[in-house]
Amino acid sequence: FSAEQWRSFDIKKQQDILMDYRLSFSAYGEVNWCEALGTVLANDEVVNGVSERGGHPVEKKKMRQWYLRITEYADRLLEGLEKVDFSDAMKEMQKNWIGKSQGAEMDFAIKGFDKPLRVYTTRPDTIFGVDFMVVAPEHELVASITSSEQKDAIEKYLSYVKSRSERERLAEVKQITGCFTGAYAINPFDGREIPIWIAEYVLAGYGTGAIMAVPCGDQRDFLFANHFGIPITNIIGEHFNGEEANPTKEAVLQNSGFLSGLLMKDAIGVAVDKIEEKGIGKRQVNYRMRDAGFSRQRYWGEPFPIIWSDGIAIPLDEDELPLELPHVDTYGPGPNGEGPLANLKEWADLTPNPSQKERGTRDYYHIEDEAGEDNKGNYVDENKGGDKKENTGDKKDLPGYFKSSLQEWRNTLPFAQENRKELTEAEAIIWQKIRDRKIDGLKFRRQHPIAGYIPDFVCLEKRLIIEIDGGYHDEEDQKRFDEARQKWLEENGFKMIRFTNREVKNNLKEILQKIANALREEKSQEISGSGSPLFRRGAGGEVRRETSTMPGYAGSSWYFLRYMDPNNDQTFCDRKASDYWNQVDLYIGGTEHAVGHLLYSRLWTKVLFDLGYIGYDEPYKKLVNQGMIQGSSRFVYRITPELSGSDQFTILNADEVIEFHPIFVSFNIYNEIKENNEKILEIVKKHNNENGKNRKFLSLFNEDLKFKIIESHVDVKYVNGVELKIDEFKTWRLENELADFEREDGKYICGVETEKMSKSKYNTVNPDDLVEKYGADTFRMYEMFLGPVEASKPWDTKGIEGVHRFLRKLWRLFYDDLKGKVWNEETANAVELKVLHRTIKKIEEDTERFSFNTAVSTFMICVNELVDIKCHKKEMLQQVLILLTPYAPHIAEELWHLLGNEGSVLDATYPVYDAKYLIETAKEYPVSINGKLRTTINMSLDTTPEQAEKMVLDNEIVQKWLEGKAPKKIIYVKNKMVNVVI
RNA sequence: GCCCAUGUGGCGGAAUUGGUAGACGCAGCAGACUCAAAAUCUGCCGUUCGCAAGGGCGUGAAGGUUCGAUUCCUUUCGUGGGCACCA
Repeated sequence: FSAEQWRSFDIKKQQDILMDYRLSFSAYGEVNWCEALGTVLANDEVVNGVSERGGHPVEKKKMRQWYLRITEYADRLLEGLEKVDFSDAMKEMQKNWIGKSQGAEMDFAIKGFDKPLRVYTTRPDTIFGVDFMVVAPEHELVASITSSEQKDAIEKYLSYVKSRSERERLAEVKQITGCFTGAYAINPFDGREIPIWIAEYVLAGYGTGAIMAVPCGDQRDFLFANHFGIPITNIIGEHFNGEEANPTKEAVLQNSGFLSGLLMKDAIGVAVDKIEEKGIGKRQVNYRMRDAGFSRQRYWGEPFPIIWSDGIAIPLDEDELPLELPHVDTYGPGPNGEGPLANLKEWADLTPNPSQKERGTRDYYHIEDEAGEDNKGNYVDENKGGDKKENTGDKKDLPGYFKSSLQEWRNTLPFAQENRKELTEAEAIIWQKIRDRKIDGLKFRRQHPIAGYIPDFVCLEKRLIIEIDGGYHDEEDQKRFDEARQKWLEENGFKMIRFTNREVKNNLKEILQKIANALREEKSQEISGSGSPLFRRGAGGEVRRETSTMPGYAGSSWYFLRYMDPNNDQTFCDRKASDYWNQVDLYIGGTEHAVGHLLYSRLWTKVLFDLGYIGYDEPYKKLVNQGMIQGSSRFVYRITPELSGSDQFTILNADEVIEFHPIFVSFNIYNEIKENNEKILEIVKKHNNENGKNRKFLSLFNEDLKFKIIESHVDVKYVNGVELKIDEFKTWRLENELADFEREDGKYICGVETEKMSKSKYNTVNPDDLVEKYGADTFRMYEMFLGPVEASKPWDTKGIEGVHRFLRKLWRLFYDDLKGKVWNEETANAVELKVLHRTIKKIEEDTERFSFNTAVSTFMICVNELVDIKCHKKEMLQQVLILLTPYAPHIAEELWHLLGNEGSVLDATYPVYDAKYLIETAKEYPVSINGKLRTTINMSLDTTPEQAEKMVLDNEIVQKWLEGKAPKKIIYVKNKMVNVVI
């Protein structure tokens, strides 16, 4: 459009256009609606058609949402991966998520139609192998191109597709379905007629929602062609075996017009050039990624600083910020899929009711005119005039039509509220059809007072009033009301449509059409002027706050910047501060954030960079993915009689319940007997003989009884390793109290399985218990000692004793249980300094490469050595303490003080590695013969190859292996090893 | 199906650049101390043949490169994770 046209658009239109370009924008979109959670979920929060949290069903629903236009950054997000230090897996996930593909869009003429069919393909080189077209069932052309013969079939298929929920589509085994439309596309290069089909395997949301199918090159197309008996054109000769498609790009094209004889991968460019030359298509890049949903219908989140005025989103002025999250009494969802904030009517609904204009300053009609109390049209105070209901008697059925004023509007409210309690049949019918924004997303209100007038239904946005003629007003009044009302409505730009009760009941469809038409005719009121949105808010129509809140990543995407300048009240972070601190050097986080948080914060950073607020466009320099700690579940195996109904009880009569006391069998016994009812019975009888608890029960059923063994989770806190702590276990649940246990070697052994840590699996570990028992330092170090940070592994506490022993051993270097203080002020000798500097070196290296498990082991070796050489020197020990501080801060700090140091160990100078303490003059060289280690020889480090050779050959063991022969070759690698080749 | 990891003792794991496989810890075994227990300490601890000395085998499997391979290459199997009617 031209500038002139732009100026002629009303504000609504201008704003709607701008919305298509905004980085954060609002649009109606199909969102993942989860009824159970009462909220919308982002794509990455939906897993296999159910909500990631809770696993509730999710359905597609059209709702107004806010989005971040992340697709606009797709390429830069992809390129940015080159310059960050992320794991390959992480990069791969982000690449997949962005899903960039290069291809071409091209138009196929449809026989007998003007409009072409536009397809997207990554393989334009296969254009001569196109045997059919497939369009998505939702494609806009489907209705128009379907031939009359195929109409029924297509309609049938469409209703089938519609009936299939997202969940079914995903859960069901892939099956080939589709339907021929009866229409044909024309291949622009050879004029072949190509049948056009619809099938659910083509998605409306990707590419153009239509594909050209090449069965010899695409397996899905191949299966489809086979299933429906569509003849297959072979354009790759022997590369296609007729059994399955071959997606190669290396074949030489045949049967392919001007492309024949070309290698497929070369033909791609040639084909696109030709397509562009013919003006029927162009190169096109597609992305799988969609824009990121940015609004949540939840409470906890930043509220949007947005006010909707007559359908236009207006941001709050800066001086109206921050908009703080208001207090709510309930966190339950609001009406119509809105969030909890929508329940706060006062907060959310800013519509001046009636607006200034609607309130007016003049009288329109005054019901009290008759009484002559005030015929000048001035304000009549209800209270002064006495109770209206009493004064006007029969007129109390005619609420409304007071003189306009805010005060009187308020007086009208109770009547409106009263009116809302009852619905006539006709009103009910209409209401069901227009409520909940069912028409064009527009909100209707019922019995909503405007000025002093209460219409049956009103759409404030479109200023449309619907009246259902109840005919209960007396005629004289009715006429006057109508006149006054009409006048008022005209002045205020309202339009009214009326229907009779009978019309509503008999011609509902027609009426709804009329309402829809009326809504569409009505232009939104132009909002005049600029200035504060608070001012503009009064301009008319519905004015509401946005009641959605922002998702977690609104904060998580950039909080690290705030950390750099947390007290700044002018901006989120001064540019000087962010320049100084620069990117996050190291981010330790899980892979579960790969396509969520980590992508969003990269986007956010790029936006801030583009706006010039920060000087870098990637937030994290290096990313380390810590592994997931899994839970180690324990199982017990309970023998239970197989009874109909209850497992544990059998009711004899109303008074007597005979209980079967459970018998638990140990893991290995369970494995032996689980399928063998006789053996189970043996165990049951054995326990019956021992304690007689089940005697009564057994006597009832004799030998016929069938048993089963139920495997169930047992809370890991009742288990020591794999051994059940029977006494404690008995206290867990009531029915366990009298249980018996079939043990092996006197112990009850539990089954073990590794699975996700979860309360329901009773395999969670509360770190508090371990911290209580061993201390935070032990816990911390044990976590590090478990293995590489990046590895996922089951949580198992069985090794924690070792770390605990290490810390106690460390303590004893300083204080002996019996002798008390043992550390001294002596000067360290060379041997001790060697131990220290070897440790400094190793700890530095290990910490640098995040190898915390080996660092812990280095500390253990160091302490073991210090114990061996009985070193208790403060000079040595405090250096070790400083090294240890990041690993075991509490004990380090405490010992640091006990050594008499002032201040915190955190402020101590970090030890500097000095290589001179580690200089060796000789080495015990490993000597291998033909690559196999046979012996070692101690040689000086400055030994020359010639000297080394001689020493090796003189060696007794080497001579034994040589058996008098001369070696073929001797390899001497200085400071490493010697290899003798025979 | 594609992509990325990964595979080493009874267990968690180590071996950083192709150079003594199994560091360190857990568990286990034997012993010391002790009335006893706890705590602590010492020794053993991949597998196999052997009284021993010493040897064979051994890093999922099969090949290859190399004086030498857990490490590099090829093929293959298993496990874990990610992606997917994406044209």
